[in-house]
Amino acid sequence: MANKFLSIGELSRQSGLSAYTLRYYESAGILKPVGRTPSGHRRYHREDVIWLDFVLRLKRTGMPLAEIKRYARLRAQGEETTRERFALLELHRERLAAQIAELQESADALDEKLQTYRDMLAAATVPEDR
Amino acid sequence: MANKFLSIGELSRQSGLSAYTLRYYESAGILKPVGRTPSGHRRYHREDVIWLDFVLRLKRTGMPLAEIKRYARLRAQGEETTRERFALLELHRERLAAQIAELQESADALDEKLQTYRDMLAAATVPEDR
DNA sequence: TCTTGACCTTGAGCGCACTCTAACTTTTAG
DNA sequence: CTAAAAGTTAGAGTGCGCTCAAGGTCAAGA
Repeated sequence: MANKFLSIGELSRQSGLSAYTLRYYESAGILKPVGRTPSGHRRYHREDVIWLDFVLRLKRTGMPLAEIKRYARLRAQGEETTRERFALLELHRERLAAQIAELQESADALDEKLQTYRDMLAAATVPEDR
Repeated sequence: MANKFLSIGELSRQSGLSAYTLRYYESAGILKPVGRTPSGHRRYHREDVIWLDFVLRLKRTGMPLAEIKRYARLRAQGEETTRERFALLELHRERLAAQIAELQESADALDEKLQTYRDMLAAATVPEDR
């Protein structure tokens, strides 16, 4: 138990991504070339899983794969890119704030519209008085 | 001034959508067949603009065109679909709330990560003590 | 040993939401 | 009157992010 490695099928189940997608991410440079068994089967290590979780977090916030890939490339280059990665994430954080604000505004507008629907329905379901 | 109609170019400028996209929305059933001049040029009326604004609001909140189209179809069918449209919007409102909550959670996680970057950079830029 | 299922690679295909091309007509400014 | 800008259509092309098909290899249980 608490296996050291995960096969692609296991990681697929754990992450919710298809095995296709995991291979695609690797080929796209988002996951670095992962360890292999002697026969060529992928073995994902704890660090790979942690990195994937972070990637999925960025994805959930709408960062395009191309930009995630850029971050991954910087990360692979090591410490001297720390400042650049920081700047990239900071920019994304700002976009995220803007996105949240816009969604909130739309949610408010939607609430108003829903209220007019409620009023309409209330009027329609009581066509006679009492 | 305060023209009664808009040409496709004018609406394009006003809405930020390309004329291509406006025609595409019409062909996709999102904008109902719009008025034409005798020679076939489109003329958008005030109601068309108002509806487009609402469509764009739904779009900004991540509603796929197929679902917007469903709403448009119901709307075209008239009053007896009011309840269904209301339900559709209410469901979307809930998804929107979930989306906002998830983004907020990711924003918080990102803030933590940014803080560790700040700590790292602070440590790295003062390698000697003073 | 056989079979079943998980895995491998390469490359094609797909769904969404546009975006553009080509060939043509209409409108507008000078 | 004419040139250029803006409009029309049908249909092809694009970019993103997967998703799958084909044709194999490998591992584990009956």
